[in-house]
Amino acid sequence: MDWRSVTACGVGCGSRAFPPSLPSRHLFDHQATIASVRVAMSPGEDGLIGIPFPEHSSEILSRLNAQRRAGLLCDLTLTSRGARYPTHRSVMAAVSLYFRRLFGAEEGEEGGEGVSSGCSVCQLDCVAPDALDALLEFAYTATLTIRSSGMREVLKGAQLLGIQCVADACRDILGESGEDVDQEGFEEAERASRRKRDRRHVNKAGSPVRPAWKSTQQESTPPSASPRPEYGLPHTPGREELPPVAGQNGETLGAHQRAMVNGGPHWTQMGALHPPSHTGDGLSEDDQKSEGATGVSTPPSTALGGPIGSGTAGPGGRKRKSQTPQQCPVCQKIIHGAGKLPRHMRTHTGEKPFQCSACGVRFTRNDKLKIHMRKHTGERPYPCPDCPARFLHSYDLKNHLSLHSGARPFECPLCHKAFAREDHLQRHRKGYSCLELRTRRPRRASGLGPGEAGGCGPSTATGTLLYHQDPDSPRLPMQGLPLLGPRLHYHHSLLWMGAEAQSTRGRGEGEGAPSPRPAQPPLGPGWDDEEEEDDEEDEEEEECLG
DNA sequence: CTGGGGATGGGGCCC
DNA sequence: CGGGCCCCATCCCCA
Repeated sequence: MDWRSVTACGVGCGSRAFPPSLPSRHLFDHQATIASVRVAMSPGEDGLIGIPFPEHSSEILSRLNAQRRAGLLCDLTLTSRGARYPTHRSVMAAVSLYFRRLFGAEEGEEGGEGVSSGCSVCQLDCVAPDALDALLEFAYTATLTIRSSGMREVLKGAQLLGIQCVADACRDILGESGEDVDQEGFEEAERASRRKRDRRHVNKAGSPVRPAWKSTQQESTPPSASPRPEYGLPHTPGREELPPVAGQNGETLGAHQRAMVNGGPHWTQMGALHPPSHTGDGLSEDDQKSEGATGVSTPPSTALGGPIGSGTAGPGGRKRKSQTPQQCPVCQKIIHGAGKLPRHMRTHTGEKPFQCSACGVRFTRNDKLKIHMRKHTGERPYPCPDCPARFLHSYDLKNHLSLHSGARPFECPLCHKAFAREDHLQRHRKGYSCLELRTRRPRRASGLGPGEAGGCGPSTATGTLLYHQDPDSPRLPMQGLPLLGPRLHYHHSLLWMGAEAQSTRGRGEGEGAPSPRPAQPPLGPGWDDEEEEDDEEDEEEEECLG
């Protein structure tokens, strides 16, 4: 376990539906996690350990809701036309941009003004009581439960309070574009950056016609009792709503603009500051750009997490690709293949439903558990035909076979060191070793122009060097060497040291299997080769792409 | 720094 | 359409 899992859990904790019986499930998961940590930890290890608690945010929200219903710890009362709704200020600030600004909870704001300290009653007569109740339920349950007849009131309330995802969901249901009903014009800019994301939340694995949440919106069951689709995770405040949008859009609002009085927000004022987007589809230009940047062209009607694209592979096409791509509502990544989105979502939620019966280690995927079980059964289904080595994974065998063949098809374009594995080449290029090696080769000053000398210096460590090879010499060793002046001799020596290290490293190593590395790798030019052809390469031209 | 094993996540194919 | 199975790319860890 590493911090990646912790981060993923932190992102995704809010996505889980409220477990009806929190303790048992949670205890089970927790203990299993502890067990897996014990397995993963080596004795004496003092590293950071991340233990995911996928149910945590759901628990928190559930208990907050219980407190709200019991009137416990409520520090804010919302009123609408005589109806009173005790609630928690922090929750409302988390879910509503209006309250965030009202309480000065936006990032970068120095505390709240006025109401943040003393006001405990906020009169919202402009929001219908039923709508306000529904929005409160949403805030505490991440589920919006409303009647179709009340949809418009909820939409209005969501707009007024700056609960964007709810407003978008209502608009989708009503089949309206944002401009049609967004009379208040509140936070249009914010919506532009978030509409696509939030609407995708409410549409699970992809039905643009019938969003996942639609089944609940016509039922009158309490939100807490209505099952929420796992991936719809539409509006978990702790997940997408909580991060304030300050710093993105709407941050130009001054203190006086968010100094709402108890009589209700006057968002028309805000609308004047944030004129609605004029883009035809309701997406801001930035939004459109971002979509274009991701290569996803999603018209609004299909940008709901439903199928991305037509499913046809396009003209050049790979073969049949009927499995419609879907976009992850959390990371916006396009997931190809039917049924793959749930699998992907578990990377965010940290959910690992597949547990090893032998050691308790949990996995996000069944096929990974299956492979893991081979460790317990001793099964190594991928034997090397040339040696007794056997492997758990087919790709391990593939890597291993490259040892037998000596093939090193992955060559560094900078130093031309060849690797048997692509990831080793990548690692090599990411590190500094490549630059060092690159500077180790001496090069005559006569073969380089002034621009080459300057352009390929250490400052271009991450650059790519292109070389023109002699057509008669297909494997000319090519080095991109900056002019190093008096350091040439030093680096020349280093080169030979490196060559010796290359020729001696790895001998006698091996993980049980012989390591028949050839003295001269057939593909990658050995260092000796480079020395022999050193004169030839002086004729090469090189250019640095930076 | 490199080689190697293992883990993780995504995509393709198929049922 | 969901899921199983497999392959692949990439990353991490360790020697």
